[in-house]
Amino acid sequence: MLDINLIREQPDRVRKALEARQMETAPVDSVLQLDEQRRALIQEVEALKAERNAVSKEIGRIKDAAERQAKIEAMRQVGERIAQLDERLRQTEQELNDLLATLPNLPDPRVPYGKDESENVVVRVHGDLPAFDFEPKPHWDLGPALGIINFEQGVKITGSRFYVLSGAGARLQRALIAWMLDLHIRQGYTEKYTPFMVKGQTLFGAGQLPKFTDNLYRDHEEDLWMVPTAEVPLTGLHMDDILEEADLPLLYTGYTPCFRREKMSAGRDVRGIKRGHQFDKVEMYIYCKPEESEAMLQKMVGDAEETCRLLGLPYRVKQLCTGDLGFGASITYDIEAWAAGCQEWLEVSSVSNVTDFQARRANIKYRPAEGGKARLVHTLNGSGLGMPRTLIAVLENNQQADGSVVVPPVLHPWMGGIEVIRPE
RNA sequence: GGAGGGAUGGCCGAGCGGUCUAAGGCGACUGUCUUGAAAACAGUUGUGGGGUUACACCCACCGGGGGUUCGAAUCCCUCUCCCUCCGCCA
Repeated sequence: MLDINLIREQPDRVRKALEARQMETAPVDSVLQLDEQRRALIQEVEALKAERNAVSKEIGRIKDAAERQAKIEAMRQVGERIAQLDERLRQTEQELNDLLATLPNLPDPRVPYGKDESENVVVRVHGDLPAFDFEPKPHWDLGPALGIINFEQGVKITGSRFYVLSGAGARLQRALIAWMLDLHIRQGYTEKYTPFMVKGQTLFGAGQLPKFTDNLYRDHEEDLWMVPTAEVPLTGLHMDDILEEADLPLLYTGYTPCFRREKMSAGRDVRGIKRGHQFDKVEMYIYCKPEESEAMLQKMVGDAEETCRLLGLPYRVKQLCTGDLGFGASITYDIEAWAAGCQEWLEVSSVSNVTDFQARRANIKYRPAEGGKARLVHTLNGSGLGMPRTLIAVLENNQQADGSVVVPPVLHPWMGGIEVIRPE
């Protein structure tokens, strides 16, 4: 959510931001109008309330029955007027808030202008693409041949875009998750195990509702929603909190499965396990002071890159342009790992500085050490590496001519002695 | 799932229709005193909104929402959460 004061004082800045995101600017004018209407109503209704409070207090002291009755009658009328105005104010505020909730964060000035994902900028590339003296297979051939990915069973028990991992494949994914959590702990994050279902207010705070309602799964009779990313519960942990400056920054990491309807992307990436309705992810999340969020962004990008390097995955870092920037992000770096089989750079991580956008929605503040008013924190989030895609890259890049896959050494402690995955 | 009890400021806790502008205590902060500290004494001590150049001032908030009333922390309805007991259960 954007600061209403900012929109009021610098509407052109907000309009430019929306234009850069390839969005309409009309909502800004509606916001300004509703804001003005709101303040006019507040002044009118609060003057009446002040009068009613004062007179009601008098009534308690008045002895004369006739005078008392006259005042009560007068205040009854004032009360009716207040009720009318309060209702109009309530409607105006709701309209205003509903509209504000749909406005995205302002892009950082350094974010390159671009109309869509085709104009994202590669900022660096790390590692050489693996060379093969045979034709490397995509994971949708490699996995079933090894007996570690089963598409048919996933479809049988649930439907399209679901799959089952088996044996060493399931274990490899679990190893990746466990290893990543341990790595992030060494990088300074505190592990959190959170609920995988949250209430609507939590999703609103994280910026998922109301905009992404169609992409979420929910319980049909209760206000419980399956998390689309650990970012949601990790944002919710400090909803309505006032943190102490001395406790900042707070660095968290958490593993959750992620559930997404992906209705909008039906038909995209249907081959293999790259895009499903359920996937696992280890997330990094930071709450910090505004002045340190840029440094935290650099740290988090570095931590995600380290994950790729330790796994031996060639990767590139892309800066998203204004047209591709996510709803809550002010600046985002994507990390894409090379997958040799499908010959594709796969987005395995996305690291964003959300500035005060979620903090305002979720009401997360901190008290400066020297005292004074609580200020909004900044929040950042990034994937430690998203699961099926990291698994794809590991499998495809480490395959050998005989169809076996060499397990990256860092994962050995979790593999129970399996250093090479061979057909079963 | 059933029965009962509860939710008040940073914390404890009183208040159950009109000086509540929420008692009292604890904690914290400031000042006086002191070489310093403690003690004592005095004062300050929430959030959000409106308003103002800045003050002043005003409004709202006693778990959430709704209602009754001239007036609600206080009465009514409802929801959520916590506690106790019963049932069921991984």
